Amino acid sequence: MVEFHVDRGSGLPAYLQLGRQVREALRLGWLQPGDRLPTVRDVVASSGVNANTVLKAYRELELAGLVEARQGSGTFVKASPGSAAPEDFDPLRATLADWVTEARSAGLEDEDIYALLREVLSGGAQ
Amino acid sequence: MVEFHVDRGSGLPAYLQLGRQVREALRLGWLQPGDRLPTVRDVVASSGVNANTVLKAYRELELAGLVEARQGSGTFVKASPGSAAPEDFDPLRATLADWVTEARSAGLEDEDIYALLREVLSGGAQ
DNA sequence: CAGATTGTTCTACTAAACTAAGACAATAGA
DNA sequence: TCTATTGTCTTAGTTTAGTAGAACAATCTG
Repeated sequence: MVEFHVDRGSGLPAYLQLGRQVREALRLGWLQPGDRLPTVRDVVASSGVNANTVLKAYRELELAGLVEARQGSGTFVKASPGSAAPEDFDPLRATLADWVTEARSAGLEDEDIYALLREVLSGGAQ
Repeated sequence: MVEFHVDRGSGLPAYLQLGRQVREALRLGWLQPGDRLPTVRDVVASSGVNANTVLKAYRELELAGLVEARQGSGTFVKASPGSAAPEDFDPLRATLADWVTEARSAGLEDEDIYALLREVLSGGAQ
């Protein structure tokens, strides 16, 4: 079961935060085809956002072909973005964890780490 | 000189995108204390956003103590967030670049990589 | 079938983000 | 001093995000 966490005041619209969390859970294999997402009312109760906001997030995921809403029964995972299998992540995750440890002991904060990754992914200094 | 790039339709408010880009440039050492940010009118011309939006971004940076606005002269970097020196990044950047190469050859997309990093930074599976 | 659960729709409203265009004020440089 | 540049403010408007509460429709369960 996925637990949503909406950070009001982060500036990012709530429906985008929800969508991103689902996509991320899909990529990491926490959610797999066939799994059921929390009901709209569950999310409302646990995160405090409005039902229409949750619905908007789910509708965008459905439009992207990632989930399927079945009235009366729930919203279910239909497919997963990304082609890599989550099992392939394990060795990479271990290496990355080591690197993070090293970076942190060098004094880097999380924001530094994100900035560095974004720099590397976008192809170095630009 | 920093070049701003505002992505309309990403959902993230323009003023937040601008602020994030400045903060990131500061962390990576692309901007250092004393440097001048692009003028409000420059940003308006290059990014297409409204002057008030740019002003809002700059004002938040000033409120955070990162920059200083001097009327008639420009907006200047005052301090840098983060404690690590940008030179300390170099060896870490190299290691990270290697890891990214490996991850990509394993079939991971950029979104997979971001998700994996966020997972590791937040302390493993949650 | 009956009742609960689920997604869905509707209307009305508030607040925030953003645009538009103009004017003002302090500074730097010729 | 004069002029261009720069940050700043004002007013007015549009669009989007989000809230609120109620109702409807399909599905599952007993």
